[in-house]
Amino acid sequence: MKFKSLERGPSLPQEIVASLTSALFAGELRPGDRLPSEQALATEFGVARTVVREAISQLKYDGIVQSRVGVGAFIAQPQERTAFRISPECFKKRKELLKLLRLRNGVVIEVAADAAQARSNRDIARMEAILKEMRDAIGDSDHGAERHFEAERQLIHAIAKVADNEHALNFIVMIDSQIAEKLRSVAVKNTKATELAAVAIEEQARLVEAIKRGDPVAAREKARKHYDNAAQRLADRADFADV
Amino acid sequence: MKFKSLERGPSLPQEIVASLTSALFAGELRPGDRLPSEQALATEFGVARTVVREAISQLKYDGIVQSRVGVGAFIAQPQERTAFRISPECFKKRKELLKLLRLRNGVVIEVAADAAQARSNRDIARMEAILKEMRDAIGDSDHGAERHFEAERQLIHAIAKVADNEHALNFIVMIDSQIAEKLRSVAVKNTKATELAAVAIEEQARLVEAIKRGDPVAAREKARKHYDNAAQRLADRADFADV
DNA sequence: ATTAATCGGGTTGTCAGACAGCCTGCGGGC
DNA sequence: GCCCGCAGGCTGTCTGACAACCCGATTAAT
Repeated sequence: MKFKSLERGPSLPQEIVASLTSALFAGELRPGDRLPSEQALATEFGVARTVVREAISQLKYDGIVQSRVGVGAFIAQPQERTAFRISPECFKKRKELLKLLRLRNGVVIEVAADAAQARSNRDIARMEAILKEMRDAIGDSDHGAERHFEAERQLIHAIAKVADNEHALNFIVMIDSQIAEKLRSVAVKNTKATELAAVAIEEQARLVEAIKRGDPVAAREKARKHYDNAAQRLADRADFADV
Repeated sequence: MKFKSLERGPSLPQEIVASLTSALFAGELRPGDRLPSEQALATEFGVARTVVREAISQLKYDGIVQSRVGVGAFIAQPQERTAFRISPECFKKRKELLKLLRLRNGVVIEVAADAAQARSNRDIARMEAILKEMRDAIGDSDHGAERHFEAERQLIHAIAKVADNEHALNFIVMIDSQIAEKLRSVAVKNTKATELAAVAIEEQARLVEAIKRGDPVAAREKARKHYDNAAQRLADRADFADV
């Protein structure tokens, strides 16, 4: 077997992980296959065995490989993975990003419904404060768009907190922060168009209102309306092109 | 700082990861804090530095800690995590499991809507075959419940495949296989009640029908109806108690 | 006295070698 | 033909070492 040689980048183990996972993705390594021994990999990559071990330990951590003492390391079945992780390249492609957005939206929508049943007065106050921040941001010609963008993220997080589902919150925070990393510039340009920002705020205000009323069905509907629209608005932008 | 001592369990590095993450969860380690040096951790845990390094490399892999050469390793901010992972303990608690189920359902519901727009004749055939397997399973008094359970999982996976969102598929497969691990026995008992199984099959048949019609709104509605009901049926079981 | 250069200790990242415990596969004895 | 034992290879762990790096303190220069 042959792996992409590595070029002293950020971290040796990380390079090896990348090399192995890409070999896996390319189908060169298939579930059930045995990896070369650590020694063999070490010499092939030109590194010490400790480095290879560190790389393999990460793959084990994700359930991508399983190792047996005295035998070797094996590629696990796909359904045995124990972590959900998105490779940084996914965020570079427009199509992938929109898919991730849909994934996130699905969770956010359900969480909004839960929030409508678990809300307290303090929760509502918090969300209304975020809405106010959005409205204030419109007037701020300098950093208004950035403030709006941040406020939108905070609203999502606030809703997830209200829903009292820490797994959903963790998931949303993780996926959202990574999306935000790549999307900030485009999204900021988007909200710079004041009429779009006003529409978005109005949508979110209705969502908060539904949560306030304790109406999960309406919360779900309003959440879907806003977050799907937001994704659509992003998708429609010509400058949000494939990279 | 004091960490839980470890007792030669499954894997030394894994124990250390568990010890560190539990310290993090308990609030003893907070974002921005510096970890003890690898040497210090090694002596404290009574292991070699390589073992500690392997543990820390896993935490780095998840974005939970970041290390700087010549300085040390630091707990990262929560929003810097790059992996979504559920600790095995979560699946032991009834409440946690239901939350995870809601998380999964949110994704499945959105994915069903996408599937309704992307379906092909072959996809429909596949899903109808799975439905047939469910109906056949009712007659099988020996392994019928197990067959039904597996078929339900396959239907979810099939829908995710149709929707052409590999991230959602990965997510669902991961969370579902872990839920299934803990839930199989209860779910199997559930579907043993034939009238419940018949209801569930009917619900899923309507979902498939909506996908076949290419009606995303209906698909969403039917999906929510079935999967929320399924979660409710599980929650209602008295023997699905806290462990 | 203030600033600049230097030095030393501590830390991570990597390397090399070693050994225990385990497993597989082969060959020899029955 | 079947079973036992052994050798070799593998993973898991340990030990010691060194380079590169960072920080703080001490020292030197202005």
